[in-house]
Amino acid sequence: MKFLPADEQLAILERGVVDLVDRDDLKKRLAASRAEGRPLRVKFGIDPSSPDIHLGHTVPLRKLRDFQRLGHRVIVLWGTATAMVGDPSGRNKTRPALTRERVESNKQTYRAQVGAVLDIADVEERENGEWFHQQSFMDCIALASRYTVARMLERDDFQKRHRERQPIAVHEFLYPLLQGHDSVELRCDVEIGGSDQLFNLMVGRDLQSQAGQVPQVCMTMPLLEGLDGSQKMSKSLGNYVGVAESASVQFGKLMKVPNELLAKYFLLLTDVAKERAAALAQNPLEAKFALADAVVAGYHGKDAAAAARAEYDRVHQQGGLPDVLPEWSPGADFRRTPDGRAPLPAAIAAAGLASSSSDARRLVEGGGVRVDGVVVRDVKAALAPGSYVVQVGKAKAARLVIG
RNA sequence: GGGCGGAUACCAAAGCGGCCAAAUGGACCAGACUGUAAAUCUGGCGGCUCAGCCUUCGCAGGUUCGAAUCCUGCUCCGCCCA
Repeated sequence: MKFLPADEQLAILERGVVDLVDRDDLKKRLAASRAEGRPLRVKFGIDPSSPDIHLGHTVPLRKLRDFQRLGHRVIVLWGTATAMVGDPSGRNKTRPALTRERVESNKQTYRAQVGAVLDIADVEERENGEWFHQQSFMDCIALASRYTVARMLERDDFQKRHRERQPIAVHEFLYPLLQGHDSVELRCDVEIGGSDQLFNLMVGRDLQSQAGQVPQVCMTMPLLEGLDGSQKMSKSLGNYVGVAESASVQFGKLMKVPNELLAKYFLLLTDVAKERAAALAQNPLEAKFALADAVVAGYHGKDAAAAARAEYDRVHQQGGLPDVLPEWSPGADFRRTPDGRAPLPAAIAAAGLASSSSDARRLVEGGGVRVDGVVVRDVKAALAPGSYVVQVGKAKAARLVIG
C-alpha cells in the first residue's frame, strides 16, 4: 500500500472535523505510517441500540471511509457490551438497558446499512463483548479504580445532571471507561466519534497511557441537525433521512432541508468541494437539487437519483403523480354501501393514505383529497366499481381498484 | 425510614362535580401563498355505519341522577428530612 504524503492526507481528513487532539500528533503519525508502510488503526464504536441508521450516523462513517480510502485500517467496534450499559452522552436521563438478543439483531441490520458507506469487506469488525463478556466483577473494579469521581464529573452532561439533581446511575460512570478500554484492547491510533463523544475519547487516551500505549488521536465530527433544522437528527423525532430509504423518499426529504443547513449538509454528507457548495448556495433551489442528487446517488446510484429528481419535479412542481402508485382493493371485510360502492373516507384510510377513516373524513372536508385529479369535498362520496387515482395532499397517492 | 407534592391526549400544560373528547402552546396533517425551505394566514388534530353514538384524563374499586374533577386502596415519579 502506497500512502499519500502526510499533509495531503491531513487535508482530506480535516474536512468537517470539530475537535482534533491533536493535529500535530496526527500528522506525525501519518508521516510515520507512510515511512513504515503501516496503516493506522482507526476505531469507531457503534452501539447497536436502535435498528436503523440515518444520515446523521453517516457523518463519522464518512470520515472513516476517508481513512479507508487513504489506506488505513478501519475498525468498526460493535458495542455489544456497551449497548447494554447505554451511553449517557447528551442524555438527561438514564436510558433503558437492552437485551442481548435485541443488540444482536440490531447489529445485523446496522451492519448492512454501514456497508452503504464503508467497504465492509475491508473493515476489521470487532465487538467489545469479546473482552467484556469474559471479565469478572473484579476486573471491573480494577478498571473503575483508574479514574476519579472528580474527573468523571468534569464531563458537561454529568456536571449538569449533578447540578440539577438529576439521577446519575453508577454504571453510567463506567461507560466512558468501557469505551476507553476498547481503545486499549484494540491498540488504536485514532478514534472517531460525534462531538458529544470527546470526553469518552479522551478517557481512552488516559487508559492507553496507563497501559503503556501511545495515546490515540481523538477526532470528533459535528452532530447533524435533522430536517426540522434544530434538533439532532433522530428517528424518534421523525426528522431523519434513513440510509435504507428509497431514492424518491430520500430525495423528497432532502428537498425539505432548511436552507440554512445546506452548507453543513454539503460539507458532511457529500464530497462536493467547499467552493462549489458556496457557489451553489447563491441559488438555494438548485443547491438543494444538487445536494439531493449527490446524496441519493451515493446510496442508489446516479440513474436512480436522476429518476428521483424527475419524479420530484413532476409531483411537487407540477402536481403530478409519483412513479410508484400503491394499489389497493377492498377486501372481503370492507364495508360497502348497500349498492356496492366503497365509501371514500373508509377507502382512503384502508389504502393507508390516512390514519383512520375519521382522519380521512376530515381531510375530505378540508379539501385535501383528489379523486382522478378532482377535489372531492363530499364526505358521503362513494366509489362505484372501477379504478381511481386518489391523492391526499401533494405527495400521497394510491390507485384504488374497486371490484 | 419520615413529611410533602404530583400523575390529563405525541410533548408541555389548564381544568378541580354537570356547559369536557377536555382551554392554551409546541409538534404534526391539510389548504392558501411560494421556483425549494422559511415566514404568514386558514382549517384540522380519540374512534365510528358521524347533525348521532362509543372509548378516554396513572391502575382498581366506591360515592353521586351525573366524576378528569369527591372518597379508598394500589403503582410510579419528584422535592424535603434521616
